[in-house]
Amino acid sequence: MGKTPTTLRDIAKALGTSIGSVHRALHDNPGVSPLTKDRVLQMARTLGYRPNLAARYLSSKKNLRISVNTLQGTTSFWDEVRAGIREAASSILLENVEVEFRTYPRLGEGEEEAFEAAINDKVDGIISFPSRPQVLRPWIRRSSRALIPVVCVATDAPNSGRLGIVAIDTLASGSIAADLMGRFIGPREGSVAITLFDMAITEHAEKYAAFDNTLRSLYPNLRLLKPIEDHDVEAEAYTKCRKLFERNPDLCGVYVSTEASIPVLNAARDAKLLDRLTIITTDLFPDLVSQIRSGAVAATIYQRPRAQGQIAFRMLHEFLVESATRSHQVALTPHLVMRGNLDFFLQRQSKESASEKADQSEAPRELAEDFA
Amino acid sequence: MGKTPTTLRDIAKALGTSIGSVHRALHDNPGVSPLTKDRVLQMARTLGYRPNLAARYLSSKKNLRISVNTLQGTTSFWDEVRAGIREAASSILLENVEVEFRTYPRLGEGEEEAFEAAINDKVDGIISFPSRPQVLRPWIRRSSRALIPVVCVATDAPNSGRLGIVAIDTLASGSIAADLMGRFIGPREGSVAITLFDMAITEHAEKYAAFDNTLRSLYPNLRLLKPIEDHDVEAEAYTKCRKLFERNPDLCGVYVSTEASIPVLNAARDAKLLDRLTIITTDLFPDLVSQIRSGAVAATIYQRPRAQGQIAFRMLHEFLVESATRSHQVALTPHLVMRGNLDFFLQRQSKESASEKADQSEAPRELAEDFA
DNA sequence: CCCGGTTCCGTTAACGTTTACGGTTCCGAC
DNA sequence: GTCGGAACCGTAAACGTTAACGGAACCGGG
Repeated sequence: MGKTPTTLRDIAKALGTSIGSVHRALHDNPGVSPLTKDRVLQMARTLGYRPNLAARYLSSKKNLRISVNTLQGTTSFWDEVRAGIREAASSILLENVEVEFRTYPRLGEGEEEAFEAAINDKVDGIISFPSRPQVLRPWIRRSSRALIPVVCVATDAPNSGRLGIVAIDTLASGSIAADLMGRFIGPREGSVAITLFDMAITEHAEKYAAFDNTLRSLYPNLRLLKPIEDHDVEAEAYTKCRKLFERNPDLCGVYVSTEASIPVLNAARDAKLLDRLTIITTDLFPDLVSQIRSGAVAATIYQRPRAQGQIAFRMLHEFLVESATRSHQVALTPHLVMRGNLDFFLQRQSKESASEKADQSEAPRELAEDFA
Repeated sequence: MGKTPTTLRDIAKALGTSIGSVHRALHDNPGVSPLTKDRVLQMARTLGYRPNLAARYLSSKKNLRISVNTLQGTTSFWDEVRAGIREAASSILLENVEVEFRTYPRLGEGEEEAFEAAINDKVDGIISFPSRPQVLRPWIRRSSRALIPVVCVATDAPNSGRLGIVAIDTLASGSIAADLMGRFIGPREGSVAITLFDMAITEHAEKYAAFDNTLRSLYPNLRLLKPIEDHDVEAEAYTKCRKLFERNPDLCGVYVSTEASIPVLNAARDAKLLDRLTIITTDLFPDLVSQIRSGAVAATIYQRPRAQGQIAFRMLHEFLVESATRSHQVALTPHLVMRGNLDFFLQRQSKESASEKADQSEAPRELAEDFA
C-alpha cells in the first residue's frame, strides 16, 4: 500500500545499476549476469514492484492475438458464445487485442486442423470447445508446451494442461432440474427419464448424477430410468424415446439435458402423451419458444452462452496481460426460463444483438452536459 | 478500420497547427480560437480520432475517486454489493481507481449526508442506493449538475438525471415467481398473497404487477389478494400476515418480494399452516438456509447483489474513462435457489469470500512453465 | 513610444516501459 | 600485442498524452 508505486528506475537506483539491466532481469532476457539478476529480482520483490501496464502497452505496441476455436452449431448457442467474446474484447480498455475465429462445421470436422493452424500462427492464446476431450487433449498439451494458454468453454478437458475452464455448473443444473421436476409432478408415483449426449462426457455424467441424487433424496416417489444417449443425432433421440414411452407407461417426466429437445417433443406428441409429461429442456432457441409458450415444455435450463464467452475471454486476457488471475475454474449458475419470464429473455436477446450493431461510430471525446 | 490509429500529432500535422492546440480544442480548454477549435473537431471526426487511454493515463496520473453510498444492511445483501464493487475495481487494468465507501446505518439516516460529503469531496462518480428516490432525487440532480455521474443500484431514481441504473429485472422476478407458484400449487383453487415494502416504490409496484399479470393469464384458478406492505418493519409484517391468514382460509401461497421473509415464516408457523402454504421468498441469507432446506420455503429469488455491484462499477468506470458506454440500464436476470441447488450457492459464496483474501500478494511478472 | 494585459499558439518535459544501439570489459587465439 | 568476439551493461529514443511555460501578436492607456 505504498504511496507511489515503484518503477524500474527505482529498482535500478536502489541497486546502483541501470534501468536496462533491471528490465532484462525481470524478463529473463539474455545479457544479464546471474548475480545482478538475482539482486534485481530480490529488490523487485522487497520494493513490491508491479509493472505499469499503461506504460508497457504504450511502449511495446504489440497486440495480443487470440484464436477462438468453436463449432458452427445448429442452434444459436455458439453464435452467442462468440458474440460474448466479441463483446468482452471490445470493452477492454487498451484495445490491443485481435480475435481470430476458427469455426468448424461439425463435431470432429476440422477441430484439430483449427488447433494446428492456431499454433502455427503463433497466437497468444486460444479459447476452445473441446467437444470430445480425448481428441483435443494432445493438442491442448502441445500448445501449453508452446506457452500458448488454452481456455475451455462449455466442456472441460481435464489433465490436458489447459489454463482454465468456464462452463455451466453441471451439478446445479442437474439438481435444479430434479427439484423442479419433483415439485411440478407432485406427490404421485412414477418414473422419470433423462436424455443426454453420452455418458462418457464428464459434464453429462455429472448432470445425470446430480439429477439422480437430488431426485432420490427429495422425491422418493419418482424413479429414475437409465439415461438415453442420443449422440446429437435426431433420429436416434426420436426412436429411443418412442421405445422408452412404450416400455414405461408410468413415465411422468423427461429431462432433456442436451440441446436435442425437438425430437423428444415430437416423439411425445406422436405418442399422444405430451400433456401427461413434465418436460424440462436445456437452452433456448427459436424452435423451443412456441413449445414453452404452449406449456409443452415446463421449463428450460438456460446455459448462458453469452456469459460463458465473456468470462472465457476475460480469463484469458487477464492471464495474458498480468500473469496472475483469479479463479481458473468458473462454474456458472444456469438461468431458468418458463412461460412467465420467456418474453424477458427473448427481448433481451434481440436488444443485445441490436445494440451490437449500433455500437460502431465513435465521436471524439465530448462530455455530456447532463446525464439524463 | 484504418491500420494505424490517428494521434493528436496526426491531427495537428493535417491542420498545420500544433499538438497543444489540438489538445486544447478537444477538451475545450481556454486558449484556442473558435475557428481552430472547429477545424480541429472537424478533422478529428473525419480522421476517426480515438484517444489512446494508455498514454492518457500514463501522462496525467490523475486517479479517479468514486464514492459508494450504500446501506449498512441487516442481511448480507449490501456486503455482497460492496464486495462486487471491490472485486470489479481490483480487476481493472490501469489500477487508477480509488473507491470510498460511505455506509449509513439505516434507511434515511445519513443518506443525504453521505451524498453531500461525496459532492463536497469532489469525487469523480457515485454509486448510490436511492432507497426512497424522492429524497435522493435533488441530490442526484445536484451532483449531475456538478458533472458527477451517479449510478443507482437495486432501486431506480427516475427523472433524477442519474447516469444509469443496475437492478434486478422486476418483471422477470415477479413473473417467474408467479409461474413457479402456479406450478407448485397445481390445479386447485385458492388465493395467493404477496408482501412488499411499499407500493410507492416503482420496483415493488412492478413486481406486483408482473406477478399479478402472469398469475392471471396462466393460472386462473388462483386469486391474488391485495398486497401487504411491511415497510421493512418486522412486527408489521408479522401482524399483517396473521390477520391475512385468519381472513383467508383458502390461502395457498405467499410471495415475499422483499428481504423480510422471517416474520412471514414465523407467522405461518404460529398459525400452523406452514405445510399448507407454498412460500416463495427473495434473496438468500443465513436465516433462510434452514427454511429452504426444510422445505418451508419452496424457492427463493436471488437478486445477485455481487453481480449488481460489479456491473454498477463497470458502468461508471467505463463512462469516466471513455465517455461512451453500452447500455445505461441493466436489468439482471434473477437466480432461482431451491433445495436442490442450495448447496451450490452456499459453497460459491464461501469460496468467493475466501479467494478474496488470498488475492493480495503479487510477484513480479514471471511466466509459468505450464498451465496445469 | 513604451508598458501591462489579453488571447492565441508552439514547444517541451514529463509519465514508465520497451527496444535498439553503443559502450565497456575480459578472454582466448592469432 | 592486437584482434575478434563474447558477455555484460548504460543510454537514449520512441510510444501518445498532459500540463506548464514562453513567445508572438494585438489591444488600449499612459
